[in-house]
Amino acid sequence: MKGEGGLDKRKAYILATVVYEYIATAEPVGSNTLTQKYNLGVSSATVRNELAELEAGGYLVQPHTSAGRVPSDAGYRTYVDDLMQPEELAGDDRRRIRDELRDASRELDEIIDHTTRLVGRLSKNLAFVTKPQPDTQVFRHLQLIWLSPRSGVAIVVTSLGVAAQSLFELASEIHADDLTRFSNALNARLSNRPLRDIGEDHVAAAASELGIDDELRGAVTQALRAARSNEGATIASAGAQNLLDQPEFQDLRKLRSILRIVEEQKTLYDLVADAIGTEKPSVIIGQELGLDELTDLSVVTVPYRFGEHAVGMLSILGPRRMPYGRLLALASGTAETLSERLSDVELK
Amino acid sequence: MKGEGGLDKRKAYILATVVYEYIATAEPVGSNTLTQKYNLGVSSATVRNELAELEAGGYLVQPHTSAGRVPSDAGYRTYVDDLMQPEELAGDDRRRIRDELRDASRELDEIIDHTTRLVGRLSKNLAFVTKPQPDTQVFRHLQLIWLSPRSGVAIVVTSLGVAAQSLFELASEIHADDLTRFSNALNARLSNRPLRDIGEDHVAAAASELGIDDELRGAVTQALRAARSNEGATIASAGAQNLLDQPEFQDLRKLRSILRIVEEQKTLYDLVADAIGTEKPSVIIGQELGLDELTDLSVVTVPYRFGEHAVGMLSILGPRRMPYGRLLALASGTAETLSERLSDVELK
DNA sequence: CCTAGCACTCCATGCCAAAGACTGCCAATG
DNA sequence: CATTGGCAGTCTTTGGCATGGAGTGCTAGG
Repeated sequence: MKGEGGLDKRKAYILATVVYEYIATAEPVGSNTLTQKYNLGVSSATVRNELAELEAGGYLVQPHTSAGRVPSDAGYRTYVDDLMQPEELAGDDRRRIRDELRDASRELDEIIDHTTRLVGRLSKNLAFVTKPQPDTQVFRHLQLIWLSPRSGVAIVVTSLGVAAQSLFELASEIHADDLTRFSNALNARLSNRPLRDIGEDHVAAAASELGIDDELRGAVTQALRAARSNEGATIASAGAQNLLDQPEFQDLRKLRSILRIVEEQKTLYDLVADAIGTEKPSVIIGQELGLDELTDLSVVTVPYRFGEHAVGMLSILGPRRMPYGRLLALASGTAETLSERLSDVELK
Repeated sequence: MKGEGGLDKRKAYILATVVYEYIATAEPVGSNTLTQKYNLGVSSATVRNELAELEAGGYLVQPHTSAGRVPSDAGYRTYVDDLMQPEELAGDDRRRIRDELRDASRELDEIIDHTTRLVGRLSKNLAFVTKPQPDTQVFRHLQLIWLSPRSGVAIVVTSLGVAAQSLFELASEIHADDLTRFSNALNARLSNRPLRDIGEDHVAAAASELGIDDELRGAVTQALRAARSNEGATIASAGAQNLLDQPEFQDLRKLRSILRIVEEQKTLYDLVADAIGTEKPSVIIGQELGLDELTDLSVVTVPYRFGEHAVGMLSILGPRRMPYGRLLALASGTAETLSERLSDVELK
């Protein structure tokens, strides 16, 4: 008898077939379906025995006595990790993605947005993309703009465009001249450093050198902090309506909580937050997501890069019964194209 | 016999009651319900006669023979225009809105976003808010930033913050000095003008005066055009999941197309685009929206102001059976608070 | 003009029987 | 000893049907 871990060849094939068939039909699959549609070389009775053992091993579950089998989380996991054959993105899909992204504007937000919509459409599921982590970006320019004797705006530009704008109002009067000198000093000092390496000490050093008062120094520190912060870490999402087509969402309560999660963004972000910075695609299945509302769902998530760093994740959320191979290929292909596109628009 | 237009007092009261009751219960309302729950002073038989006449007049419809009456578009229209008594926003709702908005950040997008979520939550419907029309804003500052010998960024700041950033790459070499001179000249010339009044001729005049080459002049024109353009006219939306609670959306196909419309944004924007700039709240009911997918829905939309101008609309989309009075009060109250908040964060 | 009463229509509900889809088990088989 | 055909048993799904209830329109009488 083989242990839990090592499925013999036939069991593995049967498990793969059950998962495959269930993904395709959304119906519990029984021994007859299997023997008829797939060439197993054994009778349905034999398959029944195997199915019973797969169920005992935790790979399959039965919704009720007289129904076929459905994969469990463990079943999907084994399928994704060991049984599934990797797919490639079709050549013309790849071309289409490239074409669509080329037409998108040169602005970061719009590129991300466009990509997300595209993936939502092609995947027929919910796509979401985290915006590039600000603190991995490279500082390019700080601009202090004089607006009135007591107020101004600080604008921080990174290699991906304007990262933060921050209005400041001071008690003391501002000299336009100070703004220019301070800006110039900071630009000379900080240019091309990663935002995450820029500390208050740099600002303080420049300020004391030039005799800049504390208030203005504080305003600049504040602006840099805002630019660096992953706080407002937002995502773009698209394709929520696709989920409605899935038979598993006839239940409106489930649907409602999913929509809420999508709208909130934060929960969605947290799902993949751990993975940001990693280089490998990953799949999170059902309960592994750690949320009651999402037990019927899975997420495929792949990193995209800006320059050398993996800076964000492109993800697809769909029913646990999603076509993992196809979606992994789609996500990876798109992430690659997105990465290329981002280096196109880099401010160099 | 009174004509179509002029309902006698009793008919008007009965119509109002039917609409009111239907809004509250979502069930077709019959003559018995009316006589029992509301003090009409006549018997149900009389009410039946009146109901039949209201139906003949087009104000009510009957889903089927043995059901009660439901308002038609015309019925709702009459209710909203003539019969409904205007409501006021409760004092503590008003205070709560003010408090919540005060805590929101000082950045335009976040304020709009926050407001939208708040209205979504309080209205228990879908809220959407158009961003302020760029061309009504006032030019404050143009900043040309030198990045490399052949590239730079143009940033346009208006009274509501950064309106556009636009990367430019030129064939000829850029002198940092030219950028500064050109920026200064344009700022002196354009400051405090509404964006919509700024034409290419201003840029051309400044350029020729300073001997700025055509390429750079083009880049700046481009940046100003981007800032002024209402193209990317986007909206914020929140509360889509609330619609699921409404009994009229058990039908998933309807729901799907509504979600798609919400995600696309453009259709939603177009619904209220005509109204932008007007000063009055308005209500659009069912078929008046002009979209098959939205026949069961209505929109309440009210303007908000920035300074002197109405610059955007705050809207609530919900079932045609929505509590118009309450939502109008909520929308108006919030729009007012939003307007105040915007002048707080104006760059003066 | 109003009202009580009544016949009628249509929908919603619950129930039951029949059909269908699987399974698990058993005894027979190569 | 793994495999198989057969079969009884279990559970869900479906359709039909009768019942009850809600509401109407109409009529005749106040």
